[in-house]
Amino acid sequence: MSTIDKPVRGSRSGRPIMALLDLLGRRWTLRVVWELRDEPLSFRALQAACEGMSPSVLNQRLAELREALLVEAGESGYALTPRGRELMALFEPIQRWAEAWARAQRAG
Amino acid sequence: MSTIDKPVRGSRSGRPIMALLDLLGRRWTLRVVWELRDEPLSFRALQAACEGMSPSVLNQRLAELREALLVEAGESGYALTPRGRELMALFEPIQRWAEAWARAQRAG
DNA sequence: GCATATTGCTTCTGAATTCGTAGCACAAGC
DNA sequence: GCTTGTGCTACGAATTCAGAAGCAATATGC
Repeated sequence: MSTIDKPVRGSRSGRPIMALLDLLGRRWTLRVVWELRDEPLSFRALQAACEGMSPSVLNQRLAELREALLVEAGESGYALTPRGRELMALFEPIQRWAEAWARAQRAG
Repeated sequence: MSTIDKPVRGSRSGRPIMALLDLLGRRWTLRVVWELRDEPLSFRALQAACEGMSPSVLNQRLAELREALLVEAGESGYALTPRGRELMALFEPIQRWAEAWARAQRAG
């Protein structure tokens, strides 16, 4: 049976952001996309980059991300699609924000 | 026992973005923050906005988000902190991106 | 040919997380 | 008193994830 047999949660609200938040709001999904931001990675390299994420979940996430047209499988492994790269570019400000956020957290 | 008894996954990598991705990469977390973007919401209003999300998980997420200094509880319910509002502001481009993404998905 | 290694991926079992319902304690209104 | 609404908790069931093992396919060396 397919791992993708139901529509993305919230997709029927008609608000694309809901579908996106739901897709990215699954364990490891954001991390997987993040690790692919610079270069394509093989299945096992991706698994190692995610510090031992189990292959079953990785395979499931890759299937979801390919269906979402954010990741594609090519000769050199898995890579972001142009659309996926667009999305990651939008995360750069968030990365910078996270630095300041971490400092505030340590300050308590 | 506390619902928050272990450090955020990936936090020991020293890269704040990992801790953030891990925090937001839990079911409903991004959605909860999103629903609070405009106005404070009461516990039950928030639960309704998330289409019947179970109160146990909502309570857990609120605890995590409060610990992360992104959400605070006040007179008028739960609201984003200034820091949380900063983060949501960074999501506006992502929302616009999601519109185009949804169109591409429907096109197959 | 044959062994070895590496790859993508599957399968399995037990643990962790999440769900959904019910319900508690409290406050306000009547 | 009784009802209504609130934030929140308890608990069993369902889902998801983790971790280890292993399989088929391909490549490499001898």
